[in-house]
Amino acid sequence: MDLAQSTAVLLTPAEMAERTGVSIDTLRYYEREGLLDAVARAESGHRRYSEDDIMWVEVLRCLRQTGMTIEQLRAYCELGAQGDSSVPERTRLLLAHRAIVEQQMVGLQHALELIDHKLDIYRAATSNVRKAKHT
Amino acid sequence: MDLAQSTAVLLTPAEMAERTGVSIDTLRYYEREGLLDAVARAESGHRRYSEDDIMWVEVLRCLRQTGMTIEQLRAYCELGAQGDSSVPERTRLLLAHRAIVEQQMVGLQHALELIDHKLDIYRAATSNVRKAKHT
DNA sequence: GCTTGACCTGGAGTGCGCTCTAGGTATTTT
DNA sequence: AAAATACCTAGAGCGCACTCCAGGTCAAGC
Repeated sequence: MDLAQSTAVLLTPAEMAERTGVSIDTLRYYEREGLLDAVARAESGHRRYSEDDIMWVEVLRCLRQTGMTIEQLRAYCELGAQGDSSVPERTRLLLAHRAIVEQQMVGLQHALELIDHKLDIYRAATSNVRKAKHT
Repeated sequence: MDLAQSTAVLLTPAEMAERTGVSIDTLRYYEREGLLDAVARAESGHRRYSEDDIMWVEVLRCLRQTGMTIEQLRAYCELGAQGDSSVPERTRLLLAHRAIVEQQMVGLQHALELIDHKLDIYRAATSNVRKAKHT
């Protein structure tokens, strides 16, 4: 089992970017900003991303895409670095963000309704044109 | 009835901002960028927004909030200015954007799932702590 | 041994969507 | 009549999240 661990997959920056959909530059940027623990290096000094890194970057990507700022993400990471004692606080943060995401869903619902309403109007306009053509 | 029209509500910039949730500066910016037809003016030269302006700004706001860029919005407005002949094209645009919004909803769903998954992990961690305390 | 290609660093640059500033005018309040 | 308030214009500035650049290292292939 430990043997299996020692052969764990490690991704090069290019592979990591491909895998997570986050660009190499952005990965480095996240690391610099403290959103990502110092990534392991090959002897060459090149980064080697672990399975854990992959999973964490997926979390980052998800939170970013739902509007969490780099600043907030950093705060969240710092809490993580403090260990389990910060779990309640991290829970609060995540719950707060969860509420925001739900609001976003409501917003999208409204947007869809408005778009569909507009589309209906266009359909009506088109059928008027059709009618006009036949008169 | 025409009488009723002549007494139609016209909003000052401040009222318009309040009503639509779009700042005065942004309203002017949209007008400059051609997203909003030249707004009516009082004798003083101050803007007076009509009911139609309100409705249109609500559309703009909705499309912006769902990620349509100013550039795309401008294209959409230009089509609108060309009259009914552009309805098919506007329909295409809106349908394309509708698909994007639906993708966003899927993305938000995934985000919610991931957040909930994390929250579950935190709950587990908390109960472990609780357990540990009692040993 | 030389080129190629992937990667390294620190720091500068970019694009977007606003947002603010300066200097001015018109109406209302004191 | 002075001051306050709301607005005007043109144009500059800003914050965010990247993204790119210059100059360099390293390992592998020809």
